[in-house]
Amino acid sequence: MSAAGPRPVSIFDVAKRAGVSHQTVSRVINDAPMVAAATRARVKAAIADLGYRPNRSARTLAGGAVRSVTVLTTDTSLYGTAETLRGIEDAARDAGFSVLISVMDPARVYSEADVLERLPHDGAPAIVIAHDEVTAGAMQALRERQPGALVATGGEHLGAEHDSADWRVLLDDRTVAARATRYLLSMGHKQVHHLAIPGKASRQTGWSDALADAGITRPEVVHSDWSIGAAAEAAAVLVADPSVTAILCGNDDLAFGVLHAAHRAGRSVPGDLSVVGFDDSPLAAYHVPPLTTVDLDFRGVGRGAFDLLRHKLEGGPDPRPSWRSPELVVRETSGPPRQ
Amino acid sequence: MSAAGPRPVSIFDVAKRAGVSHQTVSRVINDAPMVAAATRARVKAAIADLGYRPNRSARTLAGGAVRSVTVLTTDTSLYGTAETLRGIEDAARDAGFSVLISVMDPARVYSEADVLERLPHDGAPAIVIAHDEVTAGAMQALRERQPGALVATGGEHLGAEHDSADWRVLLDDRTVAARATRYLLSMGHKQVHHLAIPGKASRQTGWSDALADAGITRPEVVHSDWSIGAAAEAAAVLVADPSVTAILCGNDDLAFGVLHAAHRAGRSVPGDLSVVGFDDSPLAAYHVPPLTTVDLDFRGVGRGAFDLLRHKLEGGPDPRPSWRSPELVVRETSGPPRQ
DNA sequence: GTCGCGACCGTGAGCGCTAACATTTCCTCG
DNA sequence: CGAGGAAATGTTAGCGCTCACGGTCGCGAC
Repeated sequence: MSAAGPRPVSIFDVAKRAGVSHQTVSRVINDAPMVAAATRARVKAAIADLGYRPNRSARTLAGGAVRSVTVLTTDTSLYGTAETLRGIEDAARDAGFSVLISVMDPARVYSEADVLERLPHDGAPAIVIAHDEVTAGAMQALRERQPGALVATGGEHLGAEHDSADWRVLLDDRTVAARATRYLLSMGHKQVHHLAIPGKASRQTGWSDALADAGITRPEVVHSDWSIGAAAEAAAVLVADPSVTAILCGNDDLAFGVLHAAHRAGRSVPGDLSVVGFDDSPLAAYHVPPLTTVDLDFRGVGRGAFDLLRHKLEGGPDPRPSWRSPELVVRETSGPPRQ
Repeated sequence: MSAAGPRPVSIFDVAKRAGVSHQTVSRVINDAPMVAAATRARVKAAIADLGYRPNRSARTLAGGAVRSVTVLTTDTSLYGTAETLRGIEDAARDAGFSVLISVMDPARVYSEADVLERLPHDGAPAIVIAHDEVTAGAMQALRERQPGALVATGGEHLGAEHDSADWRVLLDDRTVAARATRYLLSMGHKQVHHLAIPGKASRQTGWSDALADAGITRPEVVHSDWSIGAAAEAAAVLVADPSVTAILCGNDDLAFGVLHAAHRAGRSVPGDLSVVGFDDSPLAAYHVPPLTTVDLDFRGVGRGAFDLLRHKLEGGPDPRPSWRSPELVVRETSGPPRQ
C-alpha cells in the first residue's frame, strides 16, 4: 500500500547515461550557455530516455533562483478571490513558478508564527489576498518579517495607502464607488443606502464621498458578512422601508441577496428599488433582471501582483499595471425612482 | 531590490543555542519520542527565541514523510472545482500537508511530460479534479506513471468504474440525475430535456436511464460549455419551443442561463417551464425564483480525496467515505406543467 | 612555438534536513 | 555493586541539486 517504487532518476543518472558530468546536465536543464550543441542534444536525449524530472525541493534547497509563491487567502470559493488566484496562477505558470495555496480560517486568530508556518521556508515569497481581518493580519506580519518577498492585494482598511504601490496591488474601488453613487443620484434618487461587506472600507468611503459632495446626510451603513443569506437578512429592513429607493452593495452576492429580499417584500426592481453590485461576477449579466454592477479586473490584479513580486525578487524594470480600471456597468436593476 | 537578507536560522543554530545536537532539534520539531521533557522545553525555547522555521524543501529532500499534494485542475473559479479544492485544502492543512495548485488550460493539449512537469518531483502525490478532457488526460497519465500517489475526482466519461474506488472519489450523480428526471416526470411532464455540460456523462446517463424506464424516447441532448452565456444561447432554441416543459441542466450556471433565456422568451417559470440545476451553488437558493437543484457535497469529496490519498501514502485503515450523497432540493423553478 | 584567452566541462562543497546507527547516561535488578 | 538494558543524545551519511571554482582544450596572436 506504499508508494515507494524504485528511486526516481536523478541528475547523476542522466549524466552517466549521456557521458557527461552532473553539472553539465544541470546547465542543460537550466538553459545555461557554455554547453556545446552536440552535448546539449546528447543530454536532452538522455533526459528523455530516462524520463528524468528535476526535483524542485533539491533546487530550492541548493539555493538556485526562487521558483515558487505561496498565496495566503481565506475563501477560494468567492468570486473575487478565485479570480485573483487564477490570475496569479496564470502569471506564475508563465514564469515557471509553482503556486502553493494556504487557506486561512476567517474565524480564527493567528499568531505571527502561525502565519510563518504556512510558508515552505523562512523568507519564501508570498502573496496575500487580503479581503478580511485575518488575511490583513497575515499581510502585516509578513510585511514586517520579509518585506522583500511579499505582495498583497486588498487590505484597504489598514489605510497607509501612501507607501503602498511597491508592495500592494490595489483596484481603485473608492473612486468607482463614488461614481456609482453619483450615477444613482443622477437618476433622481434622493438618497443612496449602502450594504457593506467587512473589510472593503474603500467602497464605503467612495460612497460616502459622493454623498458628501452632493450635500446629503449619510444614512447608517448596513453591515453583512460575505454570504448571500446574511445579506438577504440584513437587507430585509432596508427593503421594507418604502423611502429607500437605491442601495449600493459591497459585492454582487450581497446584491443578489438584496434582490431576493426585495422580491419577497414585493418591491419591484428597478421600479421601486435600484440595486447596484460590485464585482461583475459571471452571473450578474444573466440574472433576472441583469444586475447593474462594477466590473473589477481581479484576474488582472492577480497577474499584477505576481509581476510585482517577481520584480521585487529579481529586479528589472518596474512592471507597469496591466489591469483594467474598475468601471460601472449599467444593466437593468437600476433606474430612476418611480414618480 | 533583492530579498537576500541574512541567512535564515537553521536547525544547527537552534541546536547550538539549546546546547544539543541538531538531531535532537529534529526530534523535537517532529514530535518524536525519546526526548527528555527538560531538553524538549529547552529546544522549544531556543526555537521561539530565534524564530526558527523548518524548511520544507530540506525536509522532503531528506526523505522524511511526504507533506505535500499537488492539485491539478482547469478552472478554480467554477463552483464545484473551488469547493473541491477547498475541501482538499482543509483536510491537507489538518494533516500538515501543503497544497500546490496547478491550473491547466482546457484548450491546450498536454503531453505526459507536460503533466509530470507540474509535480514538484517525480512521484509526488497528486489529486486531479477531472471535470474535462484535459484533466482526465492528466489523470490517466499519472495513473500510469505513479498509481500509488494519485487520487482523482470526476473523470466519469472514461468509464472503467469497476476498479476505481481505491483511487477515485466519485459522487453518484447518475442516480440522482435519474431521480431528478423521475421527479419531473412525476409532476406530469411528458418529456424532460437535457442541457449537458462537457465531461459529465454520468448525469446524462442518469437522465437517460430514467427516461428509458418510463418508456419515453430520449430527445436530443443539447450541449453547452461551462459558461452561462453559452448556456443561454444553447437554450434559446429549447426555450422557444412551447412543447418543451422541463429541462434538466448539467449544473446551476447552465440553469441560470436557461432561466435567463426563458425570461427573454417570455416563458414563465415554473408555469410554462420547469428548470432543474445541479450543484446547489450558493446562489441557487436566492435566485428569483429559487432554483430547484441537486445538492452535491464537493467539499466533502475534496476531503475524501485527500483522505484517500493519505491512506495510499501512509497505509492505515481504509478511510470510509465522509461526504453527503447527492440529494434533490426542490425549490421554485419546478412544478407541474400548466393545464 | 608559446602564450593567452575564450569556450567548454568537471570537481568539490554545501543547502537544511532526516534515517540509521553509534554512543553515552542512568536506572533497575539480581 | 556490577551487568544489563532502556532512555536519551550524538555522529555520520546522504537526499538532488546549484554555486564557485578549477581544469582542459583549441586556436589565433605574437
